[in-house]
Amino acid sequence: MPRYNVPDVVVRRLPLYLQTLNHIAETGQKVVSSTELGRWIGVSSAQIRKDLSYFGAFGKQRLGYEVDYLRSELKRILQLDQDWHVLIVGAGALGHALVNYRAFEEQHFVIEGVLDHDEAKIGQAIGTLVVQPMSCMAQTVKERHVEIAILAVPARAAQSVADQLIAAGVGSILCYAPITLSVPDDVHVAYIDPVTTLQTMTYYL
Amino acid sequence: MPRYNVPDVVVRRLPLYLQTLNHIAETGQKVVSSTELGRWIGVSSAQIRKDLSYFGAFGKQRLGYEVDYLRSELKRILQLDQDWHVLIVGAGALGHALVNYRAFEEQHFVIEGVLDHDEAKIGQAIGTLVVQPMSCMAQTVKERHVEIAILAVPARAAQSVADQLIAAGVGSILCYAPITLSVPDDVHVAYIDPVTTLQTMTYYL
DNA sequence: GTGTGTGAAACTGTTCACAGCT
DNA sequence: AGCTGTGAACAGTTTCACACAC
Repeated sequence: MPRYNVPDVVVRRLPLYLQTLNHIAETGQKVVSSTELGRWIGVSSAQIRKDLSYFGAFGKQRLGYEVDYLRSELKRILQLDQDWHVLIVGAGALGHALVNYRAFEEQHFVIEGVLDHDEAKIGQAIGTLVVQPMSCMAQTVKERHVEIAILAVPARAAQSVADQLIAAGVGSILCYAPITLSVPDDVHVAYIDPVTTLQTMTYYL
Repeated sequence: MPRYNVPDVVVRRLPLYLQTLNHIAETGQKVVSSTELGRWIGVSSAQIRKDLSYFGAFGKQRLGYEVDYLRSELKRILQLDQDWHVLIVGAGALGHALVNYRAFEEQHFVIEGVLDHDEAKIGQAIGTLVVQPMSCMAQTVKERHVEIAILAVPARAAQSVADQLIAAGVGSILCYAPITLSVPDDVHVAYIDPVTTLQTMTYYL
């Protein structure tokens, strides 16, 4: 299991492979070739074989890949064979949508709390959770072993909230605000913003 | 203006440059160097200069870039100097959050309608819009000149809705469902899914 | 025969380093 | 003197093509 030199692009493709394998498994198909898997996702068969080879040899010569086996190996590689504890900051429309998004729990991302700064939102129920004040951040992160935070606050608040999260010990941040956060090297940040994405799509139109 | 051979990664960075320039403009700063801009975003100065050079020469030797001028050039390159007409499909929690997200209109993405398949949601008001049935799709796309659709429906419905959107003439789709859509070559698809993103982050934890 | 795993080749993207301009 | 714009060098990523296993 040579894990040292894996390009980031490769890691970003693994969840796609996993998703597609899950989909294929639902149809009852037991074995899949790199060519077939690639057709689903729109990548070449060589790419899939090369990507997987960074982590080991999971296929069977002349057959292809056993769907269930490759699924479990991908889950292991991505550390998805365990629960992860997530804190959502921001209880606006987006925060609501995130808390209600069933796919998190299904994929072992357990939402441990929702925080907001706004007095009017604190105490409000969202699903089985209750919106808590920002002052609960450090305690929740520690007690619930939160590794990942989802930042669903306005852009002007994002950097300050990120700083607090990092101080509280959060190692990964998924940021919905359209700004680039400044964080220490050991903190991982990913960005999701529909406007930014649309702004690249218009180039091609 | 040599527009032919621009790598996709470059186009994806341009909105980041624009965002950061907007931010810098708010502080009143008139001129910025590639080094300073790069520090904000976390890319090298050479990268910024090289990226911009695909589209022309926008800087002033010994000075740097005029913030307002580079902003307007980036907007022109990305075709953001005009309104775009967007249709949202899916009026669940996510659809609501999207319709209420002010940044779309601010950045000239005008939401022309929200559709849903669910009888219970049709007729419901979201902001200034009213949820319409799926049967309105083709008409809305044509009459409101919709170029871009945002797909905020469950994964199992996404492919079928995408097919309908493409048949109606939509050229770009922003898909929130965690599946890879199968579309003709001339249709552009981008994906946003928090679970997929989290699944790559856990690798590094 | 058929599909994996993998070095080597081809291609793409990034960084370097410096000429040129102001 | 200082910062852009850019060819050339370098690094990273993808594709090719084939040995190998069944």
